Amino acid sequence: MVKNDDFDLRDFLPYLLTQAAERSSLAFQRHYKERYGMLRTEWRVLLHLGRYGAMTAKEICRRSHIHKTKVSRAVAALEQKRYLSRSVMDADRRQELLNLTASGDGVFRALYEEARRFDEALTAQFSDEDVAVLRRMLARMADLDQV
Amino acid sequence: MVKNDDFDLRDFLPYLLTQAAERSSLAFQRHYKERYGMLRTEWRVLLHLGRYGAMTAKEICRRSHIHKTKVSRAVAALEQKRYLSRSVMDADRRQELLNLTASGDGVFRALYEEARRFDEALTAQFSDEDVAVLRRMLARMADLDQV
DNA sequence: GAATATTAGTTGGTTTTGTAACTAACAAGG
DNA sequence: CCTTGTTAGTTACAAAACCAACTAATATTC
Repeated sequence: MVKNDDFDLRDFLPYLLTQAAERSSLAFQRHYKERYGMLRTEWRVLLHLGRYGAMTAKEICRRSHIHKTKVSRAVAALEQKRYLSRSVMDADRRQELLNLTASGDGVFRALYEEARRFDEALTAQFSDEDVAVLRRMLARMADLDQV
Repeated sequence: MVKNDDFDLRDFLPYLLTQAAERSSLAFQRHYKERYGMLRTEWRVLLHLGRYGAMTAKEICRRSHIHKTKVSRAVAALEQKRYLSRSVMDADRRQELLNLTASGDGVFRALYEEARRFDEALTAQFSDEDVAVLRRMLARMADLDQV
């Protein structure tokens, strides 16, 4: 049993991040899992399409850091649920432009609103300044700046 | 495509947390995966035993929020690597006290040191105050206070 | 003190993920 | 054009996670 004064493994960032991420993601899962039959990756793909508009699978990978096989499967699942449609691009027929259907967009809008409320509830216990610091640091660590 | 002024899904906390957690955990993985042939759950179990001393699987579950089946399998794997040993407890023979072996403790100490350095590198880009805020908030969200 | 409920930990079957190999379309150089 | 290389996306197989049912020990209740 190690006892180092200035570093406690309970403060180890990957550990703290994992626990906080798992906890919050599991809590939010109830909004999309049963009601819409979606898995986490599907929700994340829907989120990108809903928020940032039609794009290719490749572009979703680049923005979300989700591996292309997971995106491929999520897209297939969302297509089967009729939440999105694909159209092969003329300029490059390897690429498919992914578009939410009206139904998919409706789901996105509902979840978007719930996400907003969820986030609000999660941050309510902290000061606005601290929340701003948190988001900025997480974004930096997640390397989202490049999007 | 929704355009709400005061809430961007890129700032959605479960999303940011997941990305930051995945990124940092994957980066740290290289320290234990190949060199010691451990999976993430095994490293996390080793971490708890090394840092907080002998305890039961149940106690590891409670502290880490890892499901008991994952802990059970990680314990079996660590035992096979001779990193820990079990001893049935007299008071309640359902429970087993898990103890790191000398070898397991050696691995823990090495990884502990690397974790310290990894954390240092990860936080180097931020101010001490901001890092303190980050850790405090993550701990709160991870609900680690109860440990 | 026998029946019932609860708890620690394990196991089995299914789902999900990860990895690598694959197909089909494009690009560039000769 | 026709090899060689690259890229978008899919698929197959293996590894890992999830969930529910299980075993064995202990607690409770009548």
